[in-house]
Amino acid sequence: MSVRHAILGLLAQHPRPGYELRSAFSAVIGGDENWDVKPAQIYTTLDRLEKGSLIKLASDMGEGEQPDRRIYAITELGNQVLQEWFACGVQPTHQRDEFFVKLMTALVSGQADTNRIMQIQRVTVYQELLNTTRMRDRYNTQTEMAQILLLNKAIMHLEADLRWLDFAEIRLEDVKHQPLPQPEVRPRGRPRKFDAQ
Amino acid sequence: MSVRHAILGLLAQHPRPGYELRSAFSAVIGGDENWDVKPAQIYTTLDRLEKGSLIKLASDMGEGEQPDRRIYAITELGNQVLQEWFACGVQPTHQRDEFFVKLMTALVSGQADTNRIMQIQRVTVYQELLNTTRMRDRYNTQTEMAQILLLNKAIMHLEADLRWLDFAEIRLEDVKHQPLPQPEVRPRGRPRKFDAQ
DNA sequence: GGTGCCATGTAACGCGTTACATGATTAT
DNA sequence: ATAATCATGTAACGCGTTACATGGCACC
Repeated sequence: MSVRHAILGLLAQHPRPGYELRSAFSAVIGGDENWDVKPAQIYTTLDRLEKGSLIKLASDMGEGEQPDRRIYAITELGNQVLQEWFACGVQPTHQRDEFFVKLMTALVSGQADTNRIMQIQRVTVYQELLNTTRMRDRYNTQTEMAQILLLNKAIMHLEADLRWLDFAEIRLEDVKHQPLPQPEVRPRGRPRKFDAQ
Repeated sequence: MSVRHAILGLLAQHPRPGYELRSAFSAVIGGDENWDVKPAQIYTTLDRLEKGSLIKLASDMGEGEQPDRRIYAITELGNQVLQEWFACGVQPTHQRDEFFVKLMTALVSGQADTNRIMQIQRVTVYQELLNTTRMRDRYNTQTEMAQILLLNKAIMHLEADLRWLDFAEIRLEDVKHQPLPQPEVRPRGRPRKFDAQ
């Protein structure tokens, strides 16, 4: 969702070949470690962008460039799309929370101890919080603030996860004592007008 | 990533057809509105699970069931995988933060005003926070605690986003004054042993 | 010349989405 | 009979991943 537009932005600077896009993305956004972009994603995304006429092959490769590198440039349409991206906010995606699904699935299936699951998750999140904090503290405030920003965002979300685990642990008993919602199962065909049960 | 295992959990209760899986998932996890699972995802996931022998078609459809509904049941292997899922923690995925990418892309491409982007995002997040809070407060503490748990998690993350925006706004000036990391561009072929620049 | 290493891809898959097809059953 | 409406799918695509292929160039 974001690589697509990042590529447009980098090509808006100047035309580049695929590999340079990869390293530029890493340099600007990932810092080489905590966010790596696979080459395959770059190339497939380039293909899709080209198919949509957001970018095009720049055949005007300057003095003695290798002809086997495909150098891409942004098009007018691509610039337009890029500007639209900048102009609108990123909708916070009520993200698929895998842990919540696991918790609920354990509850309804009765196949696992929810308290144990909570405990395991707490340890996992706490460990990740430690790792991320350590990683952040290795960066240089004077020259790598971008990386610090990114890691701080991750840290704040991990802290939120921990606080939520506390909250959920208290309320989980309530959930257990509530009736399980029964899935509404409807017969085939057009539904009856009057819901005579 | 999570639908797959949720289906296993639901089939561990008892065999079901695809549509019932969909409604059961919504009833247990989504509450009909804030997380809807598309039918297509259920069916394609069922196909993949069957190909992996985690589930199988239950041909023993009881008294007078329609024969055109494919009723699935979990296999021994499926149960094993489900238990493994329960036993390990969900690794918090240093998730692809689209807003961070947008911010950095705007910086390096010089095509947009970062302060404006920050402001737009703040409004977007704040709006979403209001919506989610209102939605949470419509649920009944006594009978729908699961939904409240889910929405509270979203709320806590949105609050973290807002706090991060405050933090980032202060430090963004630092980032602007730091040198842009230049993407390392390497020539083709085997790298030179001594980095004579 | 041969080997190793890397730039530059291609192929195939998993997960999720939207759009569309089919058939059963009830309302009119 | 015809239309409406839902259950139950199929097809195709976008994004991301891992695994593998190819060919240029430095090194021995």
